[in-house]
Amino acid sequence: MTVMATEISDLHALDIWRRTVVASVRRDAPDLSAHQMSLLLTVYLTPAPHTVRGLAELLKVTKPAITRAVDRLTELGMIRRKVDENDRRSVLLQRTVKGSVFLREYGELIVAAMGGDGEGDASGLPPKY
Amino acid sequence: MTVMATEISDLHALDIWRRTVVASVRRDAPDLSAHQMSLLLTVYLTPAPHTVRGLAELLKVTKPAITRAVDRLTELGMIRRKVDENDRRSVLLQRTVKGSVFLREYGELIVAAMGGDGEGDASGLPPKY
DNA sequence: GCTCAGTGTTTCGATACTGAAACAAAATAG
DNA sequence: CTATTTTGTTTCAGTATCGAAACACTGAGC
Repeated sequence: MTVMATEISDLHALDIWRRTVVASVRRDAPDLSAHQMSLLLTVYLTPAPHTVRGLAELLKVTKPAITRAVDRLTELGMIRRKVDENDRRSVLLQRTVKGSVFLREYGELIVAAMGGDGEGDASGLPPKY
Repeated sequence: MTVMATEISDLHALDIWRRTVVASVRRDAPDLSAHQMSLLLTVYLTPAPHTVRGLAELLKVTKPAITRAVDRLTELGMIRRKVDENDRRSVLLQRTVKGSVFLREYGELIVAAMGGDGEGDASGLPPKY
């Protein structure tokens, strides 16, 4: 019983994920990799400051990988570099308006995928998240 | 009121997304792009048959892009090609054990990100968003 | 047989990403 | 004031991906 409920929940969660990602791709949103997306979300949703080294440790990837992800996200205008004035070796990663808009819309896609059709819930019950 | 509730929900959804993607990256899972992930999820969670042309239309991308995503996912063992015997021009995309395992684990990551700490706020860290 | 349309793949030229190692710049130690 | 350490970037060789166009193959019409 518990197992079955868990499996249903897993599939349900995956299907929400599918609807969100498919909607994002169809919208012609930038084709971000998991690495890039995890970096972007971390910068926007966890407390500053965010340094290259800190992110490399958090995500368990190499520093050059972070540098390149930041390069790409900077090109897309979704993130910004700023030298730390207290320690000019460090680079702080900051949010931008464009990145905020992108993530806000992404969040809306997720919420739409949770509440939208495709799921049983035609009755209008609260969208559980 | 409705607007505020929606925004909180958006951020909450995004944070679940963040925890899931970060956990996946830290696990050293394949760094799939949004295109690849949408293709994989569609094959596994929507009714067969799945053809290159059908997926290209669904995702609004070109056919070569689908071919290459299938190439990559085939290398990873997460998907399989099979010629349609009824119309040998078509290639049907099928699931594999490895892909099933990967997506099952991914679903578990999502569920863990929904129920895990950070949300229930048992830790006492400030919600800050 | 002989075309013509549909499906998926390959080629082409260009850009992006990887880890390891070397690198430059800034802070710290002595 | 010279080492040493720390931080982030760049180089290197190799691989991955992209869109557009050309390609091969199958099926259908005649």
